[in-house]
Amino acid sequence: MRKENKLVIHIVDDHLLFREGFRLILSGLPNVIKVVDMSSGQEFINQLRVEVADIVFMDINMPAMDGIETTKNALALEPDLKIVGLSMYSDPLYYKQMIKAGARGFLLKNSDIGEVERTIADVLSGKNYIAQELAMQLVFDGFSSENGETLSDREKEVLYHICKGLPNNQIAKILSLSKRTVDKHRENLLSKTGAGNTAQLVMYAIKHGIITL
Amino acid sequence: MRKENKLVIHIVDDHLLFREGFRLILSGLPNVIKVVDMSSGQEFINQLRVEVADIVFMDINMPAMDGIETTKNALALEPDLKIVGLSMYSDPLYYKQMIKAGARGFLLKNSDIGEVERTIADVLSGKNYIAQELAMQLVFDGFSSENGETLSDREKEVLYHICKGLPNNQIAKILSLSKRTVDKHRENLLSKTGAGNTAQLVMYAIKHGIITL
DNA sequence: TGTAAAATACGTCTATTGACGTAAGCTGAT
DNA sequence: ATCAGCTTACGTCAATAGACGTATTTTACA
Repeated sequence: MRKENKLVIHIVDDHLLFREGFRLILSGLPNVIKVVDMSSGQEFINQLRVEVADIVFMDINMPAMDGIETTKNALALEPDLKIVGLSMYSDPLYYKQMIKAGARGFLLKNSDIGEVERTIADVLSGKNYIAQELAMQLVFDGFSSENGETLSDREKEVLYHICKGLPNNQIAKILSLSKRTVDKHRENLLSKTGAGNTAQLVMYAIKHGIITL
Repeated sequence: MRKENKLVIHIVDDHLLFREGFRLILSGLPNVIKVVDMSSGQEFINQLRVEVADIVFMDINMPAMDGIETTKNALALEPDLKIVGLSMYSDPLYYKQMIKAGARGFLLKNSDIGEVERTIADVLSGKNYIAQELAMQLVFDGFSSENGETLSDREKEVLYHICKGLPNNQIAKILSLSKRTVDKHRENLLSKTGAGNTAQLVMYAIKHGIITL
């Protein structure tokens, strides 16, 4: 691990105002001796030949090469590079793709400085970090189940057992029903959820929090 | 919302040493005027008739009525009760069930005091909170895919399409394979993953991060 | 109390899945 | 160079799922 009093940080973001402001903030942190900001993924990739930062903050929404692509390309060159994604929005799709690409952390642009410091500390010590707000959202969402409300209790019960992998006749035994009744419930589940088969039904159940992983 | 300088906290845990120690810690926090500790879910449910706490810390592993059951029962009586789950272990099954039961937060027993304070503040102000360690684990796991490594690239590809809900013949077309080959891949997937059918296969894929919700 | 929705149950037919087995061509490692 | 594992492919058969129906009983609500 690098010496903590000589941190070099790179920022990759196409928004001038944010980039410059963030650079000033980071420069003010203890242990940080150098902050370089770049405006595109390509510029960052080129910079890798010159200098490898201890930690990189990368915007996810950028023209040409976005943060996800840039992260993949950068990690292909420097596998141990510690990249933290940045985004204005808390859409799960964003950070999930970023994490899949290999980012060690993810922050929202409205995070406070304390969280930035925490991220730096965690990521440098090998841990992963995502914004508190995002983490909470991820855990507590999915249990709201907006569309899931249209399913009756019995249907949810049947769906639960389907997800467990039980065939209809087994489900029928457990619920003390006719196998044909379970068939019908399953049929109704498919049409209500818009699923075409068991696989899509399971996906639906997970997305809507009807079952717990 | 209650006045913050008069917090009443309840602890429900069957482990005497933890319960007493935690009570002392909580008693030392500013704004806390009363901490009551109970050793069983039933005792807590009875206590509800006498006094409703501002926040309740409840162990999830207890004999007779466990934390999940107790939470459900308590919330049936007092829907606005703010319950925070506690566990020794970070198994996702634990806290997910607890959250599903209606808990507003979840902490590990090795959390530090700062995190406890933060939990109290967040939960009292209507937000949810789960232990940092758990939240990070939840987000970054699934992408590590320990067991998922045993699947070949081709198998993962087939599994991906299965999860999308495509039947084997469609998958065959997409991958330019014989339908019978896809059949075999599917068969091998079932035996490798230990799944008994499509539903369990989809569950496996999600758990191991082979597909992204 | 009347009506709508949900839960129950049965019939029939086809498509798909799942459980056996076999085997050839290819790749990577020892 | 041999061997293990992956990928490809085919055959057969039973079980399950899925798409059409219809219809009675119960429950929830207005």
